[in-house]
Amino acid sequence: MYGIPQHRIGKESDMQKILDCISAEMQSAFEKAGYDGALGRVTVSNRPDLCEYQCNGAMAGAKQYHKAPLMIAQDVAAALTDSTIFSEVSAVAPGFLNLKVKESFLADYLNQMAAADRFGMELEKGNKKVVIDYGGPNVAKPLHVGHLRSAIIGESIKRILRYAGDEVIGDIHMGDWGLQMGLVIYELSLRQPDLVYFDENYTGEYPEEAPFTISELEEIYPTASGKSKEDPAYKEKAMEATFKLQSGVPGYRALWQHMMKVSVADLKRNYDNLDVHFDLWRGESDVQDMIPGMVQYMKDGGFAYYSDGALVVDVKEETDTKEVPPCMILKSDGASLYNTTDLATISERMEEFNPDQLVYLTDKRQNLYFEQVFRCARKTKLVEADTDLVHIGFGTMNGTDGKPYKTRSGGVPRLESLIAEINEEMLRKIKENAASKGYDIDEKEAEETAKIVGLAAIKYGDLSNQASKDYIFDLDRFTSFEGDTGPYILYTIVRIKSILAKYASKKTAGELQAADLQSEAAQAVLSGLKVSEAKSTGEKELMMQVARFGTMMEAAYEECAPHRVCAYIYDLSNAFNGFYHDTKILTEEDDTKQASWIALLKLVKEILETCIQVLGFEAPDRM
RNA sequence: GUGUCCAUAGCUCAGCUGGAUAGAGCAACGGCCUUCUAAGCCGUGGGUCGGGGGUUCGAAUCCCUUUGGGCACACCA
Repeated sequence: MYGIPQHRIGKESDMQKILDCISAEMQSAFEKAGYDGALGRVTVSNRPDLCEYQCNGAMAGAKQYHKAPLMIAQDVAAALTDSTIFSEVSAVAPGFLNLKVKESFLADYLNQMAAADRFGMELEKGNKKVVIDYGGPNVAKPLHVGHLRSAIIGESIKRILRYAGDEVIGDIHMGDWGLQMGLVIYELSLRQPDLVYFDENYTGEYPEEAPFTISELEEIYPTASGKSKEDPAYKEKAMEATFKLQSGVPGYRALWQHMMKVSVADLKRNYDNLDVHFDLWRGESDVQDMIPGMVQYMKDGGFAYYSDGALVVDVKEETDTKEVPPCMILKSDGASLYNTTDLATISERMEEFNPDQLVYLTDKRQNLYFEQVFRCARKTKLVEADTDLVHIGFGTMNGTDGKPYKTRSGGVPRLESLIAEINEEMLRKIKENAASKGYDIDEKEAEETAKIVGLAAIKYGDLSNQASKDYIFDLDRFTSFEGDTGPYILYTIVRIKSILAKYASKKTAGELQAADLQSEAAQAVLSGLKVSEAKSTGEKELMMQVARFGTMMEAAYEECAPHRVCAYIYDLSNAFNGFYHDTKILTEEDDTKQASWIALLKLVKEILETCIQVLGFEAPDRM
């Protein structure tokens, strides 16, 4: 679904990550020389001027064998003289093993990658069932920039898990219950008291059509919220409306249904624009019926007790070095709260999906809160030990002044206006660029491209930072798209597409555009070509970056770290652009050489596209 | 007060889990477009990795300490 393949569990790939291939070779050399094979772990070189890969095991083993590290390194190097993988092995002081791989090995590896499912990424790690909870918008309130990170990061993590083979269920988990709904209903009763929903004696069918539009709804809520803060009597009334809604008064329930319908339609439109999609559109309201039973269970089980009138569960642990307040289940007025709903939701998810992992994405300020809830869920046996509970807390999105992002007038910026602003700037740049190069670009295509590039700019700008850190949202920087940006990545892909299309055109004597690359005619030309040995350092560097894909994706998966994918495609793009610059591919007269380059480019393109897919954006055909 | 996260170039950020000379981008400066898209490529300058101590053959990375900051600490979500 959503273009991300759900890979079958248990389908094994027989390919190893390149570092594992190399390490295996190194390990057997260590053993052959009489040392512990575990020392033979190989990493990518941090001194590309000296070598391509390196092994530091000789230094680590020096103490164990009471031997100078350099001597160990020399012993190991001697055992590698007839290696089929290494073209160069040198032992240098104080005990580094500097390695270069054979061009033939690299070429073989890339050809295997190209033929393998998911470029040979190992599968056995990903076979979990995961429920991921991200989004968290409130009904009747417009999305604002605060929702952006949750949506972007959550979507990407969901896609990374899926790519690795996990079965992932994404839930938007809306705030659709509680005082906010009562506020809107009460305000509406003041404005339109004659609506049938407020007639307690009404017994007929309620109208199909909602008595408000989304923009009216979005205006009503802040008004009502403002009034309730200033006027205790107003708040009292709103709480009464909330209570009536929760006790199932028909007119109120009908109004709530209207709000949901209108709001969800609008949310869906907004999230679609971000290319963010949820499998479940559930919310707090969905588990309200479960709460009484759960509360009773917690009381009966001896977990919950009353403290200052509120029902709580102690979640302190012996090993704590900090104070962990109890987890509150019911307020002293007997009402449920966020905790109650979240625990009931956990319970529901366990019953319905029995997942191996529950992942929550929220602002990191909720760290302690989730620790309490998780502990409570475990203590009360809502969740057994074989299910992981994970909270991923992300940092705040700040403005260029380092303070939480605000509009120029000081308000909370709406997501829609932010996106519109970026798209506008992109459109301007695209037209400017097309004009300067003499391209014909029609208005509609330009607008489409602007949307695609704009979204990539926003998403890459966000995801390239570590999620847990606060980050500065600098609109000027993101739209300038020079250097390490989403548009740079897209530009690289566009370049490759263009070359592939021209190559295919020449071979078929046709007129193929980048948009036609998936066509049978193009595929017939482009498929089945083999990568051959690198003839230049630039080409080899590019090939080594390609080979790194599996190692990178596995790390991104294990750490739920989209920024690793960003860092990788930036490196890969740099390597490609370097190669591109000093290799004239289309004018190359040696057909074999040219075909090999085309095969390499195709692989680079597929990997880049896979990566941006996982990040949650796509590339246009031209820009 | 307790806890927690953070501090790396003027600015924004990486740093592959302890390795060699700490890297990118922006900004500044200098080159490269009749040739596959110059949104690109190549080069120059810029650092006490907040301070101090320790562990280690080896520390931005691990431990302690100190300074400065962010955030959280039960009836909001």
